[in-house]
Amino acid sequence: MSHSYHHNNNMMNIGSEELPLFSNFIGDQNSNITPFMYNHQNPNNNNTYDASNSLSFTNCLHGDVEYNTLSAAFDLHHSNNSSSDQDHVNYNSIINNSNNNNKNSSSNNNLLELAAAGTNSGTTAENLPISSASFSEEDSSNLDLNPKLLSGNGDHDLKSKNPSGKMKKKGEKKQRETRFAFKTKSEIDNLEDGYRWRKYGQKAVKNSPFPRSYYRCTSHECGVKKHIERSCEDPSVVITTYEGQHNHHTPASRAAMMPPSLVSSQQFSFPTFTHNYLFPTNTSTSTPHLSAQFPNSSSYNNNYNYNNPQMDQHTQYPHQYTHGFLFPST
DNA sequence: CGAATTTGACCAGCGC
DNA sequence: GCGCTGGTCAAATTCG
Repeated sequence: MSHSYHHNNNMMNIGSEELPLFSNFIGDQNSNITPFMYNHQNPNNNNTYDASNSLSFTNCLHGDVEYNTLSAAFDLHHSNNSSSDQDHVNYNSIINNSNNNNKNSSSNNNLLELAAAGTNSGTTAENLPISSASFSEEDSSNLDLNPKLLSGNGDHDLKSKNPSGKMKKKGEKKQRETRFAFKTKSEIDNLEDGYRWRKYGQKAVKNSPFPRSYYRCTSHECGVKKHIERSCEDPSVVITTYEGQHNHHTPASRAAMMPPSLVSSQQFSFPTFTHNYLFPTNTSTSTPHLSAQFPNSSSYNNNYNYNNPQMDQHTQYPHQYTHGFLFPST
């Protein structure tokens, strides 16, 4: 088993865990700044999605807030009508494809192939896009999208103790929740995502000079955890891994601002976090500064209809991005 | 002074 | 069984 920190076109190792890597960023990959601009539509057919630009985030504006949501690019069978639900990932297909791919790369509807297809310009560990995302599920056959299980009951993922104070008895294999990891170039380790977190541990990680910090959502009966570490390959890159699903809105009530298409679909819930990039004057040598702030209303041109996926792929929201990370709720 | 963080100890799981 | 590693606990410490 490899414990190294490496990634290739298809996989990203986070500690000892190898997660399928989904990355396809349209932008200058030689730049330190990777614009979060995604072509999520087949330019040859407005009604289908272009597999060659498979994954990534669908930008949408709702009110003052731009949401980037992992989008339908995962779903090659994406079809044709304008139902907003179809802008979103079929989570089951993600999981199944992800797992299948580890065993059989010949699938023509394969998530990792999609990811690879999206990086066919020769993405390597060196030029991997700065921001990327991955899912992990230990056993897709046991995948249960019951929101109660995904969101946790508050402590079911904590070590339960018997009357003697010892940990849970042996043989009860702990079920790990769905994980979602992404990388962000940031000077700040703990990126603002709208939720409140309490740090409960920090560990040195093998083959990395940087420790991993463990956080738990402070909301009552919310079992969501995340851990944060810096990439040993590029210390300016932060790797954040979420585990579980929030069973509540963000303290800032940002969920209330979700586009109705997301809310009504009930396919996913958040978290969402917002980055403010301050572009350096010389992008070839500077490291972009990433501050953790919520967007302000003046930062966006509120001219994008989130129900209309037809967005100019070259449109660049000025210096500010929001990532929405989507978890299944049904 | 309560909340949040730090940090050493402990435990589970896994490979050998 | 042993050693290694990731993950968590909880007392001590720091912070606001």
